[in-house]
Amino acid sequence: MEIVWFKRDLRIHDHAPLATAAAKGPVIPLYILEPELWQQPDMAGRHYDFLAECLGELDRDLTALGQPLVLRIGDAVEILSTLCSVHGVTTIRMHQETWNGWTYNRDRRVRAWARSAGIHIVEEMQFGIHRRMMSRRGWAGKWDAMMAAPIIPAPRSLMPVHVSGDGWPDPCQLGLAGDHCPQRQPGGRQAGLERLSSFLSHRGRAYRFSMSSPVTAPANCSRLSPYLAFGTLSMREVWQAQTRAREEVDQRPAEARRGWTQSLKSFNSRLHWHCHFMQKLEDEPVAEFRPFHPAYHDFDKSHADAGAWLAAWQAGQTGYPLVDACMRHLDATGWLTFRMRAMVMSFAAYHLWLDWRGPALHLARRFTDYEPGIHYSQCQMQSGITGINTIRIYNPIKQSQDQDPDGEFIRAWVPELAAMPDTLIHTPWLKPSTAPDYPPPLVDERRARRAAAAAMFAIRKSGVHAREAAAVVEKHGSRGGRHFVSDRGPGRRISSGHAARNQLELDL
DNA sequence: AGTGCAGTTGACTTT
DNA sequence: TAAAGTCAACTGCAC
Repeated sequence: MEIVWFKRDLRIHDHAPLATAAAKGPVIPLYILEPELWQQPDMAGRHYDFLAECLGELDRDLTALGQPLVLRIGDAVEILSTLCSVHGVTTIRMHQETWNGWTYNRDRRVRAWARSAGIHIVEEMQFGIHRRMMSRRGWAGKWDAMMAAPIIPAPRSLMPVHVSGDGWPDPCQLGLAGDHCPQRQPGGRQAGLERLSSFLSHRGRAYRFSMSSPVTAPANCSRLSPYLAFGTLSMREVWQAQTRAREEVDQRPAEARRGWTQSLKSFNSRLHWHCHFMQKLEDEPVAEFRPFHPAYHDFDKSHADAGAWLAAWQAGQTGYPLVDACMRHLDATGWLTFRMRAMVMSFAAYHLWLDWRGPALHLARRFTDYEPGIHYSQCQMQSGITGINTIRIYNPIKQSQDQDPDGEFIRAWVPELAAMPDTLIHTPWLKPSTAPDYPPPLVDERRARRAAAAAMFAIRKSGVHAREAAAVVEKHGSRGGRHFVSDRGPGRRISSGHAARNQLELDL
């Protein structure tokens, strides 16, 4: 008898550990609900609720095979050692996990225990993430091969093992505060499959040019991120579905192809980047807590207003309509499109001059699709502390005019501004009497951005910065850039200048 | 028909 | 995956 430990791979399809164990004999399909994990500052009730839905469906799928999911609550080492001794298990199978610092340390404890107890642990790759990798050279090719490998079918049946499980606890027993997210995406595999299918059959056509605006993104983006984060869909099955769709699109006459070619290419590049960023955290787990670049390890941004401004930003009360609309939309839906995530993080890090960790943790708790490898790389990048990329300070007024020209998204999420005329919707402070309930801006956009830019570029000019950047690039920079497709329109393609080319190739 | 000029565009630099 | 600033070339138009 073997244990298959489900972590962030909550599916029976394309699941190598389950398939291998089932082929050998009886299996204990185990999920360990770890109370200590749920007390970490990046965890929230919406993750828990989504997880519960995923586990419910996984349990139904496993039950249909003959053996329900065994849920246990407690410390992983204690639970695994008890199960191993009571049921004579000597092999535990699982997927490799590249997640937060807490799970990283838990896995080290589990491995140490397994070594001392003579238990065999077998971990399989699932995102093309390599352990103990010394250089990125050759990474993309191996990733392609991994994604092109055949899907592993679900086992036909499982032998019943009669192992008892614990009941599903109420989130407050784990110390989780209620987290009402009324428009959260539903968890599970079925919901993910539906989105995959509708994206590749019709929603994806406009993806390339409508992914950035918060008005069009919710419908035209794939919305697969939470299903990939919890593993109810495998990256490989999404990649292969996307490849099939591209092959089919290529056969169409020009008119029926319109939009699809570029959109699917763009989507593919994002699947690639998903894993690229996860690999970064695998290579440098401390990046969750500390800037990639040493010049920022002791970067002190503290100021008298920081606490109040962080609270205002979190609450969607900054006085910048698009920023506030995004923060409130995020509270209610658990999702924001990529460009808006970048904008709200940039606004917190530059205009409000907040240390990156506070905003990063808040966003981690709000994103249903929170994936640490992507999250911390992105938060660091948008805060300008990776040392590799240029400083990118988004202008919340310009983004508002560009991405929500009619104020449609703003009016939907900031009702205080619903009656604001079009001419003032992006800059309501110019006539505050029109919206008495809406706060004045926390900072002056132009002044705050200029101060932040001056401070950031002063650090970049220092000697420490230049010396260390090369080492960060060698370890983390992506090579070739062939997978990158910009989300910007064709008329504004990135120039072929030297700096821009480096930007593509070295993007963190 | 050439000139002056305001406004635009694009490449490049700076923050 | 930013935005603003600079500068030179270009455009359309009035004279």
